[in-house]
Amino acid sequence: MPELPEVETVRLGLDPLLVGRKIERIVPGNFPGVMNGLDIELASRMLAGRPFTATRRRGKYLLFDLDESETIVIHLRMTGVLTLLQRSDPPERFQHLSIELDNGTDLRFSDQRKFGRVTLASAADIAVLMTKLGPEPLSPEFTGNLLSELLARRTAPIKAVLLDQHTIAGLGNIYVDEALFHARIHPARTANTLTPVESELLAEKIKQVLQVGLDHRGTSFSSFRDVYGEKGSNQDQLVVYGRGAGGFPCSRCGTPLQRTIIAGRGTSFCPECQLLP
DNA sequence: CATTACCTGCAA
DNA sequence: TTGCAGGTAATG
Repeated sequence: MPELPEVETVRLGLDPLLVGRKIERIVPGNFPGVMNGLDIELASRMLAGRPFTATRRRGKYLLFDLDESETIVIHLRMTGVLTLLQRSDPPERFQHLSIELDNGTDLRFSDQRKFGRVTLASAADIAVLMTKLGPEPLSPEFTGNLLSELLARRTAPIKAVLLDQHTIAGLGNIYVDEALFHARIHPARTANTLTPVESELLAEKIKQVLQVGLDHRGTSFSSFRDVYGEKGSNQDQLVVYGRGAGGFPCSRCGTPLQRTIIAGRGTSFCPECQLLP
C-alpha cells in the first residue's frame, strides 16, 4: 500500500531518470479509464515533445512537472506501480499506460486493481490540490503544537483523523497503526482528548515511523515495488501492522495483539500498551 | 460523522 | 465460495 515513504521512494528513483527528458508519445494499455476519461491519443498529442522539468510529491500524490506550468499527477492508490523500462521490454502484466521518452526508455504505469490514476493538471489545479491536503508530516512545520491544533475539534477516533488526508497528508493504514503503537495511544481514542504531551509524542512518532520507512525504501507487504522493481525492506521494521489477527505477542509487553475495525480499516494494537483513558 | 463503492488476487 | 486487503470519492 503506497503511503508517503513508498511514494517518496518512487519519486526519488524517478527524478534523475525523468528530469530533462522529453515525452515522445503516450501509449494506452487495456484500461483507458486510467487518465480519468481523458482521451489518451489527445493527451499524447498535447504532451509530445515536452520536457519534464521537476518532480514533486505532495502527500501520496506524485507531481511530474512539464514545461508551460503543466503537471502530470499520479496517484498509485492501492496497487499502482511505476517502472522505467526500455522501449523493447514487453508490457507489464497490468500495464495501463506507457509514457515513451526521448532516450528509448518508457515510464510504465501498471495497476492490478485499476484504482490508480494518471491525470493532467494546470498550475491552478495543483494549487487547489495543495490547499485541500493537510500539512506534510515530515516538514518542520509539523510539530506537536500543530498536531494538537489539528485534533482540537475532532471527535472521531484518532486513527480516523490521522488517515484523513485533509488533516495530514501522506499517512495510510500501515504507518498510522505503527505510530499509534509507538506513542502508546489507543487507535479508538477520541482525537480531541489527546493531551498536549500525547500530541507531542504522537507527532514525534509519526515522523519517526515515516523516516524509518523512507530509510528502508518503503514497505513491500504486498505489491509495492520501486522504480527498478525492487521491494523495500520496511516490512521488517513493523511491529503491529497486520499482527493483531494472529494474536502475535506485543513486542513491548508480550500481551497478544488485537485486531478491530476502525474507520473501516483493519486495525492492530496492543490492548495493554495502548490503553483507552 | 460513518459507511459504501470502486477493483481483483489471494487466503481461508 | 466467500471475504478481506485499503486510498479516496461519493453517499447517507
